[in-house]
Amino acid sequence: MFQIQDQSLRPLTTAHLAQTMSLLNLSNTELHEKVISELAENPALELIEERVCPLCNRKLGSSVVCPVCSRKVPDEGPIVFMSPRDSYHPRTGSRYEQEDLDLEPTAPENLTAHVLQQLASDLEADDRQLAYYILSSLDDDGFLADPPALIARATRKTLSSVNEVIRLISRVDPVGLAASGPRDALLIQLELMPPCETRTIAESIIKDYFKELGRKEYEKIAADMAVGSAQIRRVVTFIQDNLNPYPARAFWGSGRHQQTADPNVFHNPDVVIRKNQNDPEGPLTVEIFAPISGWLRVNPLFRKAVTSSDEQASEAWNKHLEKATLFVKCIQQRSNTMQQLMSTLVRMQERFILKGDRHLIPITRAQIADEIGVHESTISRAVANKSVALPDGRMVPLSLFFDRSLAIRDRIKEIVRNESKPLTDEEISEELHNDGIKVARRTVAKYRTIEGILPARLRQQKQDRAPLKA
DNA sequence: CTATGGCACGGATT
DNA sequence: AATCCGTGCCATAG
Repeated sequence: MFQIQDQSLRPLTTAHLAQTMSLLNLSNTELHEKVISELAENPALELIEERVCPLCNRKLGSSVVCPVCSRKVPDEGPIVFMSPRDSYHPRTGSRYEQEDLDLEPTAPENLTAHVLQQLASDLEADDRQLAYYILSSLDDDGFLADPPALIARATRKTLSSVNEVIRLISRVDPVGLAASGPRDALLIQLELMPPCETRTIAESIIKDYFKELGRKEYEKIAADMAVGSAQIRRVVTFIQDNLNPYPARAFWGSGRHQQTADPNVFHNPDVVIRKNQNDPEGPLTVEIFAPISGWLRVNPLFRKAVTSSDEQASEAWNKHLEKATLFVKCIQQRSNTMQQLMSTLVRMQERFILKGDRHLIPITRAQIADEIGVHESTISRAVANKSVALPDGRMVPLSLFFDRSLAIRDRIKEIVRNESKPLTDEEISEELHNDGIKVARRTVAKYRTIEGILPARLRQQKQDRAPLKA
């Protein structure tokens, strides 16, 4: 099984340190570009799909001893394995076996692979093919380009089995994929949520007032549905924050923390955390995405050429060689740090990941740094600009794991949700004190605004029970 | 007069 | 050193 050679990891030079730092800061999307450009301009760098035994030419995998001819493979220098799906067990750190799916890491293919992987256990072999056909026929937004009947004819399957597969696809990770349009996608996403008042209202709005929703005609919706306009606004905010009309463009959008980022830009996650497919109660699977798949290493031929050529010519080449070596080491270091970081983080915040915002334990980057024995700025950089897809489908910034107030804000949301009459900030503060959470009134106000909850006076009475719909 | 939001300060975090 | 966060004080809206 592949492992990183620890001795090569410690930063040896200031250059190494500096580059490691700058690489850590990058999200995998950014790193992808970096790697590509580095490969382009440095002839000493090489990306290969498979390592091959130099003696018997058989595939080596990650082993250092050839499984066929049992010869020890000569030391290749720094080499790092990069896979778009680099999953490992957060407790032991040991890696899960990679499935032999072998799909290119380009965006649409990745999505297909991602979905197929989740469906693997639910599908028969030929349904699997059908799923593949459907997935590849989707348009750019991930919606069905052709009506199911057409697909059924093209694949010579029954209409009902086509519909069934579509249903399955739309309910796994990017929820709402393969829907017939944005509206359908939203409805499917809602369907997977626990039933509650908000959900019911949201459903009515999307079903019957989709046009008005797009035009932001909230007053009209409120009047038509005979629901308070404040409530409508709240539900609309909820929809915007938690649902994604274009699931293929990302996993779920999380509007809440996007005030700083451009809300129209969804990026791919750097890390995906999901429950174990076969055993939902089992350990979480953590996948740290690497930008490219394959083995990144210093080209051995190039190395040989440099040492055997004359001094004059090799001067420039040596430089390339050094840079390449450095680069590979830095990438190694980066992935090692990320792995350690996620491992500790997932272990500490397991309850948060599984049970929701309220169980987030406030931790600081410094604590983590201490735990895994690196400088705190390293953690800062590793956390910055990264996003994580959670098992419940939300996509959140990695920094959320260090949010000190998330759990409290979640409590406030619940208190407000369950209040029988609008509570003032003061009262909410007292309520929280009963639970042993001590926060000043002023702070409650701040959290309230962050969560988009209106002040007590503008909050109208909860009219529980069905939000009628004729 | 009460509930809130703005401003600013100090301590913690990065 | 720069930034973020919780809080207190004060002005203001209702």
